[in-house]
Amino acid sequence: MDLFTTKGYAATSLREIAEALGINKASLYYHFRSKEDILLSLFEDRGSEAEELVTWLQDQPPGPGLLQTAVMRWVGSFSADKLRGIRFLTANPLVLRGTDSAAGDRISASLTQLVDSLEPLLPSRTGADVVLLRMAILSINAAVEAAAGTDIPDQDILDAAHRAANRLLAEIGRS
Amino acid sequence: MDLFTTKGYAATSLREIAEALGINKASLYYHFRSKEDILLSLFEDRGSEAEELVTWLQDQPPGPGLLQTAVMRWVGSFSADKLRGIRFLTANPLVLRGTDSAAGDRISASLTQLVDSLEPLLPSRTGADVVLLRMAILSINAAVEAAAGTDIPDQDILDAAHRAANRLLAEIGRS
DNA sequence: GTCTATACGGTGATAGAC
DNA sequence: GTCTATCACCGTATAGAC
Repeated sequence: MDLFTTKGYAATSLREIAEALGINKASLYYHFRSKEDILLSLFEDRGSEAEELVTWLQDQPPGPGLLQTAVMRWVGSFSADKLRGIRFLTANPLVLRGTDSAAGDRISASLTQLVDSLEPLLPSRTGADVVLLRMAILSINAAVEAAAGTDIPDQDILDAAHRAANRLLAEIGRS
Repeated sequence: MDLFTTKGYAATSLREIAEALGINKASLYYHFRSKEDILLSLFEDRGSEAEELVTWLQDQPPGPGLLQTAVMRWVGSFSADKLRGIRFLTANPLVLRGTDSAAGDRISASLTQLVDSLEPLLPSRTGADVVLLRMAILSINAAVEAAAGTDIPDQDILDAAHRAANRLLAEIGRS
């Protein structure tokens, strides 16, 4: 994942991966069936958080503060150890869409489903408000990208993402 | 640029580019010396806005509102026709760093210089505040990414970015 | 300016010995 | 499980005719 994040998935060859592991290139094919299989194995157990939030959301009574609660619950579900996955995704934004494999679609689909569940809760639903909502949801990604290249600690990045999400939510509907 | 944005730079072959242009693959080498040359030609005249803002900034008298003014000036300098470049950059975040060519470095370097000029204006300068500042500067990018896959008009995306930048600036120092 | 033809290297992937 | 050897393929890039 480190190689995919720093060099990009397409630009990382199996030779480099094998080299980093100290084994031969052909030995990779004993553990994985293809290069894409290596990629998907890194995200096997991911994508469940969004689905859980969606089901949680369906059990909640609709109210004025539900949107804020749900988004902050989502943003708050990220801990420092999950930033590695975020960093990979921001470095390879197109790669999951190109897999057309089950695991690849699951992550993007679950996030789409989350957005679809939250958009109806918007008071106004203008174009800009929809963007602001999505920005709030993706504030973790934006914070990671903003801090790329610096040596800012992960906890500060998470703090900034939380505060940004709060502010963006407060801006919704104020056009 | 459309091909590089939708498929990714590395995943786009010269054959596809030639096909889209209706010419032969080899004919490309009459107009460009290499694939990287095609990429850099798309950004020949870019990167100057950030430099202009930095020089403008140096002539301004320091004051409490200078940070906000400068960031909003930066965010406001983006019009709808510049979003194509932003979309390319968000789809290919690693590609400019890998060129080690003059034009490639110039864009990222100018943005780094902008950040370096603005950070000293921060009141507190904690880790989270630095991230928030950088998020405000990159709010255009974040808005474009948030709206990816939707049919939201460019003007709404720009509106959301402006409002987001304002909110993020207001959050700085409030830890 | 555009074409055909080709060189050359690296890629993902396979076969089979150990 | 790991290796050597090899494969077909596709990538960028070049040579040279028209």
